[in-house]
Amino acid sequence: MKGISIKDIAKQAGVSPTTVSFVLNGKAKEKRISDQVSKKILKLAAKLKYKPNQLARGLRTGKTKTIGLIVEDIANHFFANVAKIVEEEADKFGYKVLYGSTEDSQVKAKGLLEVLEYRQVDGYIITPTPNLDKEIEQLRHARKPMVLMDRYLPQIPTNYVMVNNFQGAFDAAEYLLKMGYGKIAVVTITSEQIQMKERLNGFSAAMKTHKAPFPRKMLKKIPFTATKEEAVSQIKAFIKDIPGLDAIFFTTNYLGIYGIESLKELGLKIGKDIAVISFDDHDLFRLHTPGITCVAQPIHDIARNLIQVLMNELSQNNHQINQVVLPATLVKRESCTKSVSLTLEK
Amino acid sequence: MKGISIKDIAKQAGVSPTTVSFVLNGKAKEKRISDQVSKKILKLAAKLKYKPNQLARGLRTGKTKTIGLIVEDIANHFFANVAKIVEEEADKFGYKVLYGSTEDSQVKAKGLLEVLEYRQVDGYIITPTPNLDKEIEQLRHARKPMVLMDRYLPQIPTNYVMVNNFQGAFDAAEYLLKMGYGKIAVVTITSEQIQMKERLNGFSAAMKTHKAPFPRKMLKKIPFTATKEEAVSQIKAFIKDIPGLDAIFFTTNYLGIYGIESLKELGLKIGKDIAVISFDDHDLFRLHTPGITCVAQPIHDIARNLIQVLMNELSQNNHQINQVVLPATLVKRESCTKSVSLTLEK
DNA sequence: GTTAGAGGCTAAATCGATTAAGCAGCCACA
DNA sequence: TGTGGCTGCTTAATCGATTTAGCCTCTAAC
Repeated sequence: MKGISIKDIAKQAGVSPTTVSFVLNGKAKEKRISDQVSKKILKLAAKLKYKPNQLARGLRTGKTKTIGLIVEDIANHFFANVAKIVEEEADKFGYKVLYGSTEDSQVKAKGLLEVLEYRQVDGYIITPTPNLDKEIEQLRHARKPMVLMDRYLPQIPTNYVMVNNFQGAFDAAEYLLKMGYGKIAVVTITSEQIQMKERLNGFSAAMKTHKAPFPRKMLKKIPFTATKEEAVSQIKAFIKDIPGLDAIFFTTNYLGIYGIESLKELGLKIGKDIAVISFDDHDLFRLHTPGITCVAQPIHDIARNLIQVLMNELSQNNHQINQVVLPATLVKRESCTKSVSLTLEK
Repeated sequence: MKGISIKDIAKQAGVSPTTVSFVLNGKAKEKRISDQVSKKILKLAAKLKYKPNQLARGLRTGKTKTIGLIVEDIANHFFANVAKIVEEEADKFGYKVLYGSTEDSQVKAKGLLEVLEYRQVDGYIITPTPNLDKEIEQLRHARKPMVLMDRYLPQIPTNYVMVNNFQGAFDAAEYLLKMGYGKIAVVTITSEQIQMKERLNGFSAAMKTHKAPFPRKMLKKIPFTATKEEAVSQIKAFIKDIPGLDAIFFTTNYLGIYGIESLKELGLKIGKDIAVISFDDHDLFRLHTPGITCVAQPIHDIARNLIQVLMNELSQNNHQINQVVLPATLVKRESCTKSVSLTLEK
């Protein structure tokens, strides 16, 4: 019932476990094991379907071939898709993935990091929560292979892979302006998350570049902790409060979804009464009528880069910092088509 | 740099590693270790922040406190949500989760099972693919703790946790009939997946019960391997081919999504020109205008039961089989409101 | 005074792999 | 004859915990 061990092979081949280990680790040449013995061992291993015990190996080598993936919410479209590719890519290098969701809570993140350490994962992919600086700094100090995703901690020089939030938001704003919208509001979350700040900065910068006004009152921050109902009611109040509002930029996908719900409840027609653009793509945005224009993140590229950077760290002692910023793509749909409808109305 | 081991504690406490192990495993009383020594060890362990090395422990005990989760697609709304709760629930028992997606491919599933075995997971949660009977049977034979989800293999008596597919589909069909629809089509996938068959059976049974016709030509099977574009084009062709069609039941969420896209492209108004109902809920269905009526799976309950059944298996030798079938809920939205709109039209 | 039993702890084997160190045997060359 | 070097393997330590078997010491009982 128990698995085949290296000893079983050794016994059957009439050699020592050491020899078996050498051969199976491809060190036959290096360790001067004869071809004869080599072949015999390989054959036996295949015949017995030998699977090395990862625990024993890990105990000895200190490597578990496991990486920890900490996301904000594995049930969220963006993170779930990243997780999927991460798993596939990691598998190519022989790594398995342990995952966990933080819900953006520092306490949960700390708990996850602790458990992952305890399980001796070889490397970490982390979506940091607020106030996680100390823990990240500790990992960095311990020289643990690690790469941050979705956001980074400005005070700590680490590897990270992210979308270009500034550029994505800049493009979104510029696009709205080009499409003829003048009174544009932004709905974001009250959070110190750096990526949200950068999206806001990108937006502001575009407005400034094009000499469009962007007064304080056009910005609404929804608490991260707000329930769906609270968020929708706040968004509705905010929209009603701005006469002549003709476009809204939502800085993340779930805000966009809440926004759609809010506008629906207010009886405003997206694309006609008001333009909508959101960060992150979503099935919902694609299939909504009208389709919702959005700033899409290159999910595949993000996941692939995450693994690449991590594998790079894992395979060498070269502690060069890799900071990858990938371009966002503006996906144009019908939610921002004032000029088109104007044309049609003529 | 290395972690604190049991030896370090032993040395500092002036006792043997054995004693430390006994105390830390709560066997102080049983092994007659004095309170004095016990306390000293516990204090030291806390002070040094001792974390037992799971590899060493696992090697000795044969338990890794890890479970393997095999889903069809971790990026899919249903599986991602189940995965999230599974992770949370497992954590409560001190277990971590390794995951992988099969894409419903037997080859990938076999690969995943192999890797999980290799990593000595203690138990499995498996969404079986077609033709996985042999592998599942092997696991069963090896008395590995295991529970299937989403679907089961009729030939093999195993634990499973599923939604009541028959009842869910039955309710959907009955509801459509009650709402006054007569010409109802079904779009499903060409797959031997038992849950899809049961959904179809439930639907047929309801039609039969209510003496409604359900001829063969009202059923469309889309190949599981079809790309989105292929699926949409097939669904469009199917719909165009049936004059007087007034409602469609999609047997799974992504077919529902493709269906919405197809109808959109055909210029048919959901809820007005045609009713739509889908298995599985989704943000998209909730926020679509009009909202899409669906048969929702009790995701929380499913995940909780999965862990409960698995923990049950893990904690005892009692090999009683647990087969949990949970009720589906019909979530009524505006996509099936013919009678209402008829009322309004009067 | 000897023995039984309990109390309090430890030595050493073990899980299954990796790996540093080393040991024969053989040949070559001085 | 002796030394060095190569070939082809093995011995034994090691990773960090668990666990079996057992060693003292002391008390109590006969």
